[in-house]
Amino acid sequence: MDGQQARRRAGHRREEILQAALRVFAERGYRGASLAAVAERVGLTQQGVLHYFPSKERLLVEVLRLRDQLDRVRFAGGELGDAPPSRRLAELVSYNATRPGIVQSFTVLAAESVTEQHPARPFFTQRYASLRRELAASLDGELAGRLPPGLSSPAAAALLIAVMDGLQTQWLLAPEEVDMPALFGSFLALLRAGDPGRTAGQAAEKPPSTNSS
Amino acid sequence: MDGQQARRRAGHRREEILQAALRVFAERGYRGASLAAVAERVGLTQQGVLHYFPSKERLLVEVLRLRDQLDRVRFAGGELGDAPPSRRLAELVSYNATRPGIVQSFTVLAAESVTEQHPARPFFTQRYASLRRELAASLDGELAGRLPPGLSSPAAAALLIAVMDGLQTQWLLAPEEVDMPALFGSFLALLRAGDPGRTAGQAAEKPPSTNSS
DNA sequence: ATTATCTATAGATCTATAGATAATGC
DNA sequence: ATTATCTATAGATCTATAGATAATGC
Repeated sequence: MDGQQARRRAGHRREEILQAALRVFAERGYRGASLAAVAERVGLTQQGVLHYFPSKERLLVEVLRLRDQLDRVRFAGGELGDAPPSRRLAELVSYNATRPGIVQSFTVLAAESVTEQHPARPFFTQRYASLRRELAASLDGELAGRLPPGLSSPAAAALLIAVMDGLQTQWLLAPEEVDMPALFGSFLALLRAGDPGRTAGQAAEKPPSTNSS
Repeated sequence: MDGQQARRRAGHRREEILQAALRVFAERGYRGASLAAVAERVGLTQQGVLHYFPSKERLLVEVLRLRDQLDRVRFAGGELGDAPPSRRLAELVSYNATRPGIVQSFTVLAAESVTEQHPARPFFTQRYASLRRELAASLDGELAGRLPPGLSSPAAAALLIAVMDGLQTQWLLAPEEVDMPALFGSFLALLRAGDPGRTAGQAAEKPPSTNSS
């Protein structure tokens, strides 16, 4: 055994494996990924990986749990912790535009999870449900009564999440053509358009219309 | 050989296989699907399927081409052929809400296509690019100059597609909770909000401008 | 002849289990 | 003792090729 590896703490090894697995799942999807590919990234054999996680399925579930937790922490905390949710979402989208790997992992796994008997299905079902609920509640706080007429906060929440997800797919396939943060910003502007006290003249200030072919 | 099958025309057999393949890809993704599963649905062996399509990859490509063509025909023609594009899109979303299998196939395959060396990647890259282009042009015709201030037609097109895709994922995971057609309708309403009635350009307040500043 | 299918099979993988071996911690 | 890894291997698959056989169309 090589001394450098021997010195590593068990927790560190697990974390290494989780990170490698996230990358491999992002690149090939869950079903297209192999434990051997994960093992290779951390310099182990496939059986070495199974020493830390009893099955491929469990590895996936733990990867998702970890990432989701890290993302929630990031979204909730930070210097923007007290900013309005729409502001924090915009910040998150901008941040995501700098890390295509992470974005790809969620895009690929979320869509794959709708297939039959996919081990991530319960995770994503619950995740979307709670995201909608929490975001709707946040919007009630931020924009109480100032959403566009006829648009409830749960509807706005579902649309916000849909726009984020949908833009990610387009952006992953054509990053040069699709300006994800600008487009998301345009959508946020639409949500505020019904607000009487909002800054209307400002809307044309910086045309965020940065998409095209 | 069984007489019923013998009577079938070759073109019919191919079409049967394409339809079965679409369903199998929807249920398991491309990488998770097997030719044997496709074959079983049409009462052939796996090698029988390969008689009609030289490889799994080619089968996928032809499935996508067929579906896309059928959908374009449906979107362009029909009794709504001359209705404004936003109206036709709303109609398409309502129709989609009645056929989860088709929706699932595109959701799963589009997301999977962003992974490495996926055979559907060129297809989806081009498809999104031309959808954005064509939809933007349609919007120019329908809403020329009446889009919300600051929102270009290419941006509106990208957002429309994003909303459709994003809602599909949420709907597939929670069809009872997510009213896809209603939510899409709400979004269309937002796009028309900047119209004749409500002119933008009143007072100015604090610009929480999340998109650029 | 050509077309539609089948059986046989090569050659890759893949997950997971069993059990050996070396290192670490009491 | 326990932990970290490895080798060996069972048991499933999976795609694709080769070649046989029967039916169909000239």
